Amino acid sequence: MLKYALLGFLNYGPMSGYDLKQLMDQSTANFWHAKLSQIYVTLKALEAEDMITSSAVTQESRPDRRVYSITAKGKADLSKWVNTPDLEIAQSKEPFLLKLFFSAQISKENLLSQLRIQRDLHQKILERNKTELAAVIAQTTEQAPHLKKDALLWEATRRSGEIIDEAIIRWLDETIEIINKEF
Amino acid sequence: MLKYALLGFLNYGPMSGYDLKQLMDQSTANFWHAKLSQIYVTLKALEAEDMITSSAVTQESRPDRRVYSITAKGKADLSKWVNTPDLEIAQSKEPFLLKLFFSAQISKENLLSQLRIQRDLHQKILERNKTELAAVIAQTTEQAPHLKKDALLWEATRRSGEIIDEAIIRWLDETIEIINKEF
DNA sequence: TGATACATGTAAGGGGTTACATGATTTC
DNA sequence: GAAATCATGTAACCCCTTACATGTATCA
Repeated sequence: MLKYALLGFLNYGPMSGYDLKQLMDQSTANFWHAKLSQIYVTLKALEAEDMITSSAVTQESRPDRRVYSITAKGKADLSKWVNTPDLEIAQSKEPFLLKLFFSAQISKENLLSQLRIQRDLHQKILERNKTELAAVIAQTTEQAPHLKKDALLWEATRRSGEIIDEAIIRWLDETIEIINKEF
Repeated sequence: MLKYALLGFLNYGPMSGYDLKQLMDQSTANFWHAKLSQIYVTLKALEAEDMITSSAVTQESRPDRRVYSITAKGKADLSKWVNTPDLEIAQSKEPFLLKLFFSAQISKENLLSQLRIQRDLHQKILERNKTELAAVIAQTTEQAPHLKKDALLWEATRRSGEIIDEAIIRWLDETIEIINKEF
């Protein structure tokens, strides 16, 4: 899938692995991420498959860059992927829920502390979502009116994060109350 | 982490890899899952680490079973894990959101169709959560009153899934309306 | 008669993380 | 003077998925 994230971004224009990492961290971080090392490996693989091409760009006072462009074959593959519906929900793994599931033997204080830590963490992510991330999307919409449909979808994915984090915070508040009374 | 899932279940009593798989599918599937092949490999590794011990059990008219028991070392490791707070949110990957993010070029009909498919899938998971999963937990609470704290936490993890899936369905409904009007 | 449940395992390959290596420039 | 930014890559390792192998009993 990282493959399609890279093709998706390169479909907007040529850029380097380093650029791709930064874009991802700014836009899709809440639902898709990758390490630089893995991005470089995947770019090599995509080039070997003729999905992208690259050229070295010499810079003064900065390290050289390798800039990648999507090919017709890459565009076709990307298009096929976005057009094909996902017919199953991807099973996810939530380490905190797993830990909570097996936490019956820990102290009430530790349990409540761990729930409050989760609440704070989700609160911070939610705040960043509603400020920084919303601003990035709003800015693109203003500066590039031809990306109107794109911005609509980017905003939908941002909203998804907002709604889900709000739900998680409500659940944590509810759970803290229940543990307080009944554990 | 699968390591701790296995230790966590074995802490309730000795059982086989096959049993562990079935328990996981019934209880933690929404936030933790594993293939049988991986469970068998991990059990071997845990035994090599002296976290668990095993004995072969011969059966008539069924294949032999290998039943695992948690050791004192395993219990100590499990306890350390549940007592240590997670100080960061595990970054998750959501293939559907990634696809949606890059879907600006597909047709409105395809887009709406994909959103409705997601809605149906989440609706089904939510229904199973509120019926089957809730029943499994309620049953344990009745039959094993000494697992009261455990059942409280199991119910909390189930509630988490319920609240989040409800939020996702609301988000999908909202998004379907926006796409209908503005895409 | 064919599928499903029971039951355990190995092997190949894919994707990901962590650590390491290099090196100039800019910022605190 | 130290840390962060820019920039690319390799190697080791870990976890996971998919496929394969084996064999009985039960159910539709």
